[in-house]
Amino acid sequence: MEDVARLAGVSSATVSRTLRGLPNVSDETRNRVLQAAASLSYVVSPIASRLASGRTHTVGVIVPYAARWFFGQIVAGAESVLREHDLDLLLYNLGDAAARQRFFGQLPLRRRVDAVLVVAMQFTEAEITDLRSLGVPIVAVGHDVPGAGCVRIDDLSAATSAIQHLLSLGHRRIGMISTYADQAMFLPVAHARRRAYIDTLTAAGLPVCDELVMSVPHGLDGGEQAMRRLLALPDPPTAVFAESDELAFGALSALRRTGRHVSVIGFDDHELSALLDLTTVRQRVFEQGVLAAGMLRRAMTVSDWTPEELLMPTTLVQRASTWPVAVRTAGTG
Amino acid sequence: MEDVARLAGVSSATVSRTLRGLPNVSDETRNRVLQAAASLSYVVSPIASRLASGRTHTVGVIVPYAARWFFGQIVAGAESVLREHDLDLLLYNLGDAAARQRFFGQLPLRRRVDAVLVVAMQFTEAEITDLRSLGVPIVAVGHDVPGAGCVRIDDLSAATSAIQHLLSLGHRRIGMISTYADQAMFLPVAHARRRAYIDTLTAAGLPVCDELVMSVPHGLDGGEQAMRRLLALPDPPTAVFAESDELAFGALSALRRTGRHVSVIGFDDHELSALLDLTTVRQRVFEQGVLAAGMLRRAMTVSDWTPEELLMPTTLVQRASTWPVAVRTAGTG
DNA sequence: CTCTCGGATGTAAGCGTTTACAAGGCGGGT
DNA sequence: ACCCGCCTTGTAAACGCTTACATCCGAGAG
Repeated sequence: MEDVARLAGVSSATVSRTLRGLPNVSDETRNRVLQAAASLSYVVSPIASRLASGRTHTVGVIVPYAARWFFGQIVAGAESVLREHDLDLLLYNLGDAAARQRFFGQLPLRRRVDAVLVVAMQFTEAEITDLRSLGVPIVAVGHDVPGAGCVRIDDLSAATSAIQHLLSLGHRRIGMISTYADQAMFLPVAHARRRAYIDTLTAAGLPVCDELVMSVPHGLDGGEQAMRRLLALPDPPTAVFAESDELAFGALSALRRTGRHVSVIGFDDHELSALLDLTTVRQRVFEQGVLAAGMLRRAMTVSDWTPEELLMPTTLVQRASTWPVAVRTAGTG
Repeated sequence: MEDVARLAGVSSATVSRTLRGLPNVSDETRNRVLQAAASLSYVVSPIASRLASGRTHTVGVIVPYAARWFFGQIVAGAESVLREHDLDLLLYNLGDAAARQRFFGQLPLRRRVDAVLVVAMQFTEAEITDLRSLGVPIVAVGHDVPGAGCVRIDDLSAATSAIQHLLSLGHRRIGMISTYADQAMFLPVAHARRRAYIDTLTAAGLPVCDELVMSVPHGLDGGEQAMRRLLALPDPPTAVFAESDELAFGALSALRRTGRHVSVIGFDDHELSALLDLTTVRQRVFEQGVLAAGMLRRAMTVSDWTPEELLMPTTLVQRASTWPVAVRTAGTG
């Protein structure tokens, strides 16, 4: 930077001001500096700049399962807008209890980020306190975190619409495939969707049978397993609501391999759902990442930012994996 | 840090040495410092540390399409080992030409990373020169970059084994679904796999018909489109080799919707391939990310590191999407 | 013509570490 | 006893920026 200043015949302070686009530099000086910088192919050292300014220019992103489709989409969405504004994205994958414990034990985000994005993770009170102690704005995607901004869908009503779709097709014995409620890893969305299942059935005057609710690990295998167990029941369901499309895929696979017919509705509208003709509840995942990053940016720039809440719409996408109860049950029952 | 030093009754230099685990600190002093640090819940500022040491503790990761399964796996694999060693991962998604141009225009990695990981991207000479000018070690995943380390499979022989599988089933009219060879975005693997297709057919004494090679954009839609066009040929192929499983999924979808029967073999063993009963060539993608990160670490620590090359094995996974030529062609032909 | 005020620029003190170098203490070899 | 060398610790100078503050200059107001 000294070199640039010398070449342009100004002080390093002016170079700094110019390069950051501050307004109080005369046009003539600005041009001289920019030329000098270009001819030396100089770029500011982000590290030094961060140390001096106290801004890290970095946002921490905390996800439970980085490799899953949903989280990949969110991260990609957030990355696209953060990158555009020259903000770094620091990814923390807290998949297992060990990683989580380490994370909250040493809180590696301290002095490292200007904001935090948490994606669909349920935290304990203590963990939230820890996060708050970072002293930076927090935005959550997928669920609410007290005191944080939030971009999400209305899980309750979206899941309700899924169940109602099945009800409207005449189904009365409806199963659910849900993720295993591991205390440490418990995803808030799982809770909301199960809640919707129970409440909607109850509201429709139907009994909620425990044996129809399968709790399995997330993923294709989990879905397959769950559906097999449902099929093995003395009185199997005629329709099943899966907490996510990936679980539904597994369920479809079980159906195909066993030759049985059960309506299946998923949740998310995974990129492969159209391929498998899965009826599902669509949410725009990538876009939620984009919006969350935008909110983070606002939180970092506006001095008196207060948590915002953004509710994204969902739509029921009807495909061939659900049908009126009479059609096939007659054939298979 | 001053505070810790004062509390422990030592100088800040000693605190620094202790906290970084340098050997030349007496046990007694070490304990005193650690206690002081803990009681003040002090953590070093990574930024200041980076400025002073000149090490960024960061690796840049460059991918063409962050949201795709393959790249997600690589990144997740790399992240897991980098995180373990407290290295930050800076992701650059160079999906479109604009992003790419901007990237090489300003080279935002300058003074920012200690190493670079590039994933399955074809660079021009000029771009490679630019990357080299960063002065840090480079490791490539998925293909070779001159002067860089490399973790990959043998694309040529893996793809050859796919074609040979089809040949061994008696297929003689074999199509290929390949990604569109956009100059700016050209993936090196696409080239190798097409090469294998051509060479293997030729070696088997079969003609290579241009109309049997479909070039489409990557993804489900591309695969579907390609298969539809192949089916529309006067003399359609009895088997098709898809450059990736995602393309194969699209192809399967086209077959299902049209009710036609063509053997399909994919490449990668995507997590959903088992579900769709897709025969494919399996490579361990996540693991390649892990190994590449390991290599990067070595490159950053060892002073006289020279590029290593790691070749990963692949296996043909036979499922229900390929069958002997006689079986179904008789029925549909 | 002087006073004031605002905009452009320079000066220099940080920002919080690391690290080269110096200094001090202590044991062992002679 | 003395010197040498090793090990531990302290001192202070970077690292490469940002920014509060001071300075200077010119224009418009009175």
